Amino acid sequence: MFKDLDPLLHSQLRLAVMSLLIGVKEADFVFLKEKTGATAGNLSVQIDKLNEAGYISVEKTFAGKMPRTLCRITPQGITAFDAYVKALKSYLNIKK
Amino acid sequence: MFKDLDPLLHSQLRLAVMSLLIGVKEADFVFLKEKTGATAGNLSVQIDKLNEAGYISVEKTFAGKMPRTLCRITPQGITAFDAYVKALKSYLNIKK
DNA sequence: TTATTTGGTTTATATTATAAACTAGTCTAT
DNA sequence: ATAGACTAGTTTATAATATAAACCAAATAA
Repeated sequence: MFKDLDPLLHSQLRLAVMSLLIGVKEADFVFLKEKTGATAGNLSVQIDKLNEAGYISVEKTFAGKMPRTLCRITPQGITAFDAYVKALKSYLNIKK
Repeated sequence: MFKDLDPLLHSQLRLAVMSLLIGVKEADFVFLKEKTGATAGNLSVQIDKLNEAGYISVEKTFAGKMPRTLCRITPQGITAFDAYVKALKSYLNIKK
């Protein structure tokens, strides 16, 4: 009847991050912060969780002298996102 | 960019309850418990929250001698559910 | 009578989300 | 050069949440 919703994705901020990353090759911390409107602390924590789950990969680089945290969605993350969307539909009865 | 997700609806069980109620005139506790697979305790708590939010109405009756808790979605609940679905789409880029 | 089942509610716990506080380093102005 | 503000985050504390376990009262079965 109702499919389980992956708790890692069933979170406003993490879902927003995944949603952004799915449409783009990579995105840095600042970009994600601006687009989501999250606080830095919250974003940092949620990025960690997605990373630990293997849904995204995180690369710490420098842009000139300033630190830059680059995030990319992984194939596993894409699969999980797709499954989440599919599961959600069982709750929303979204037509096709 | 991303619309806020009503935290009252962004909960697996409460969303399932609303999803069930939106398609039906009324449903009782036992029905909701069976369809959602939730424990009675969890369901009881979540029904309370939806009720307190005005998203559903709860009527305690008797079926013969046995208690029966009837739930119905309210117009406010329907509005909230629709808004939630709309907001979600901003995260899922569901076509049409 | 004594279980057992039904239909719940209350309470305790573990997890989560979130912001506040903090760190490390850079840039700017004096 | 040094004080102050800013950038790009991380760590920690707190409040809210979800959830199951424990409980309760009444009905039914043995």
